[in-house]
Amino acid sequence: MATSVRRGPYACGIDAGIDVVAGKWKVLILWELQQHGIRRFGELRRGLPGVSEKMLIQHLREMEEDDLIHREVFREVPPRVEYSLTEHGSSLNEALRPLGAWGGQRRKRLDAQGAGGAGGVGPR
Amino acid sequence: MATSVRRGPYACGIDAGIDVVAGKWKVLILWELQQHGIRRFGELRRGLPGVSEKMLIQHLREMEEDDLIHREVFREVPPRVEYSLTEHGSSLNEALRPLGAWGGQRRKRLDAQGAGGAGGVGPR
DNA sequence: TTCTATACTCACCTAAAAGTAAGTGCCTTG
DNA sequence: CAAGGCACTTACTTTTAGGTGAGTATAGAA
Repeated sequence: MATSVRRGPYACGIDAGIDVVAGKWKVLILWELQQHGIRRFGELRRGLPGVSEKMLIQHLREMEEDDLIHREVFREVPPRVEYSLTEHGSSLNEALRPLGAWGGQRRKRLDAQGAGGAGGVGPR
Repeated sequence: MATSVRRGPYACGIDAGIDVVAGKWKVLILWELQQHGIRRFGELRRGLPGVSEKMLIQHLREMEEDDLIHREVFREVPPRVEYSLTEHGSSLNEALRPLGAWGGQRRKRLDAQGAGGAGGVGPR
């Protein structure tokens, strides 16, 4: 049960794509690794304000299993573990770009609405 | 609390994009509407095997609020309600395409692995 | 008259995701 | 010698998403 497929049978590709990034912090992890190339566990934790160690490691393990990220352990003391994107992780990031752009547009729309619109929410 | 923003503050665009399609059936609804242009509630329900009426309508309402879909009510008996994509819904669908393609590749990889690999899971 | 279909709404329940907090082994720093 | 940082692990609780099944008004079909 440890190895292999996990999740779906999928109805279609989008399904499979979304499934792999479902998880509160996964796209942020992807982004963080894309930006920095290589990050240690503690760096990731500090780079994702609000994430708990449990969730971070859980997501990292799932992403490793999905072959999105690479995990390299250095047998030193204090321990050092470095995470980086695999080829698939990198291409996933590329594939997410249009969605990110769309989301950016949406954010702008919402901001404009919130700022000039029927007051109430205020900008954040 | 009824109207306006819902969800986030978002860390970035991808966040906002994913948030809007988070929900078990949302991309499938998007897809169904893209394929057919216009669909009635019951047609959608039948087109999405396994969806419950509650979830379907809940997702439809959220997507309407997010301005992804348009809802048109015909005051007839029996009631008729037609759903279609808005411009934003349509562009979202476009933005999801690369992710869908990526997911398709992944599916193929998993299938190949499952079929030829170190036996155990078998094809689904 | 009863049954079916339409597009829902409502109350309740389960299961999965996420959060909290404590503990682990080991070495460096003060 | 105590404290702290590293990368985790474990047990437990809370929150949220999703599922189930019933009820609603109306009209046409059987």
